Amino acid sequence: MDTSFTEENYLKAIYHLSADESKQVNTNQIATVLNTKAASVTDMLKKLSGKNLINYERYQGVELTGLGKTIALKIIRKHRLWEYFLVEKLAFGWDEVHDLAEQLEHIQSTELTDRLDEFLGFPKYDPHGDPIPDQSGTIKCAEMKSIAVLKAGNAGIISGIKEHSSSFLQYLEKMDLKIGKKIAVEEIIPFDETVVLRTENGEKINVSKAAAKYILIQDEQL
Amino acid sequence: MDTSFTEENYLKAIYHLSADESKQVNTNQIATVLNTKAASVTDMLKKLSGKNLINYERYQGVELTGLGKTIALKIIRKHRLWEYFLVEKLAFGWDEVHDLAEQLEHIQSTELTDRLDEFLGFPKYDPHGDPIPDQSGTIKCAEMKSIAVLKAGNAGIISGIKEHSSSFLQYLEKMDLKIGKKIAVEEIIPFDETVVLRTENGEKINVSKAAAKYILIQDEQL
DNA sequence: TGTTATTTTTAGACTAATCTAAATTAAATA
DNA sequence: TATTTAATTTAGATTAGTCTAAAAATAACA
Repeated sequence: MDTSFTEENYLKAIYHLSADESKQVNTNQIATVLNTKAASVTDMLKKLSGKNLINYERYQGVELTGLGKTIALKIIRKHRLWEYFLVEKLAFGWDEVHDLAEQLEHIQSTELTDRLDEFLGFPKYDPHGDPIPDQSGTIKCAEMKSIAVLKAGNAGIISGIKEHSSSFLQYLEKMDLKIGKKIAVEEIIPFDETVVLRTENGEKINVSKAAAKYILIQDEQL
Repeated sequence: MDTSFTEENYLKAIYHLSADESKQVNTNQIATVLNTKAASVTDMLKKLSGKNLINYERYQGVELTGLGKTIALKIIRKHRLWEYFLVEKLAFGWDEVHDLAEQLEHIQSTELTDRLDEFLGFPKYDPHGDPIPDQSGTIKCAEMKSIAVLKAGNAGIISGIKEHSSSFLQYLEKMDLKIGKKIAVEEIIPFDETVVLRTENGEKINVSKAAAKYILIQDEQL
C-alpha cells in the first residue's frame, strides 16, 4: 500500500480526532485541524475510502479501517520517535520539535524507524509523555488522569498533556512542570480552584484550574 | 526563497552535472539523471529561471546562479550529514544510505541541520569520502586523484569514489576497500594494468584497471 | 411537523509537475 | 551550402490536491 504525504496527514488527523471522541469523525473537524476546506476533505475521503483505509458514507462521517489505523499508528510511531531524538540527542526544547517531527514522520523506511528506535533505547514515551507505538503498532496505554480531578493528598508523576499549543508548552516550561516530575496535590483553594502542587524537593507550584485540566498524571511509569 | 521538493532535486542535479564538467548543462543530461523527459525539464528550467536560480537561454543549456548554487550546496550538506548519521549512528551500510538521504535532505530547518552537524562532531567527509559543505556552503576541496594514475611506490588514503552504483559499492565492500584506509601501490602489472595495493597491515589487494579509475586517494585527511 | 440553519457534497476551475506528439532550432555531414 | 540528424521546445492533455460557489442532505427548533 502506497500512501502520499497528504493521505498520511489525513489518516493521522482522523486517528487523533477519533481517539479523543472514540466515534465517527466529521468532515468539518478534519478541515479545521488540517487547515483546509470541507470540500477538499470530501474529495480526499472518497479517495481514502477507495483505498479501503476508511469507512465512509456520505453525510455520516468516517472511521479508520484496520488497515488505516495501522498506517496511522506507523506515522505516529515515527513522529514520536523523531521527537524523542530531537529532544534527547539534539537538545531541542520540547516546544520546538513538533513542526520538525511533522516533516520527519513521512520518511519512508521501516528499517530506519526500527534502527532509530534501537538507537534511542526503545523509549516508551515521547517528550510530551505520549506513548510511542512499538513495531507492531501496539501502544502502552497507561492510565492517566487530569490533575483537575485530583483531591488534596493525591500524588503521581506528570506523564502527559492534553493541549499541545506552543503557548501552553511555554507556560509549562516557565512553571518548571516537566514530564516525569513527581508531584503531590497539597490543597485546592476553594475560591478559584487553584491547585497547589508540591514537588519532591519541596518546591511549591500554583496551577490555575484552566491549566490543571490539561496536565495528566499517572501512578508510575513502566 | 521557497523551493519545492522537485525544484531542489533539479538544482542538485544541475550542480552535480556542472561540477563534473564545469560548464553548461544540457536538457537531456538532466532528464537522464532525474529519470524524466526532456519536455518536463524544459518546463522546470523556465520556472527556475524565473526565480533567478539558474541562467537559462533556449537551446543553450543552463548554469546555476549564485543563489541557485547556495541552495544546491545546502541540500548537499544535508544529504551528506544524514548519510554520516545513518552510517555512524544507526549502523547502516554505506551502500544502503543513499535513498534514505535523498528523502532526509529535503527536511526544511537550518537549525536542525546545524544541530545534527554538531551532534555528529562536525564531520568533514561523508561515508563515501565526499566533502560536507559547512554552514556557509564552503567545501573543503582536498586534492584527490584516481589510483589509476599512480605509479608503483605511491601511497595515500582512500578518500572518495567517482562511481556510486550499489554494485560498485558492494565490490568495494568485498575487496575491503574502505574510505580512510591507508594504502600504497606495490606494482602495476603490465599485462592488464591491474593495480596491486598493500595496506597498513600487510594485506594485498588486486584492483582491476576498470575499478581503479573510480577510486580516489589523497595525501592526508584534515 | 414545517421551516430555518448548519453541514456536507457536487460542479467546475486552478496550480504544480508530469507526459506524448508535433514543431523548431542547432549541429553534423555530404 | 544544402540536407539530414539530433536536441530542444511548444502545444495540449493528465493527475493530485486544492479552492469557490452553489446545491443537497441533515439537524435544530419553533
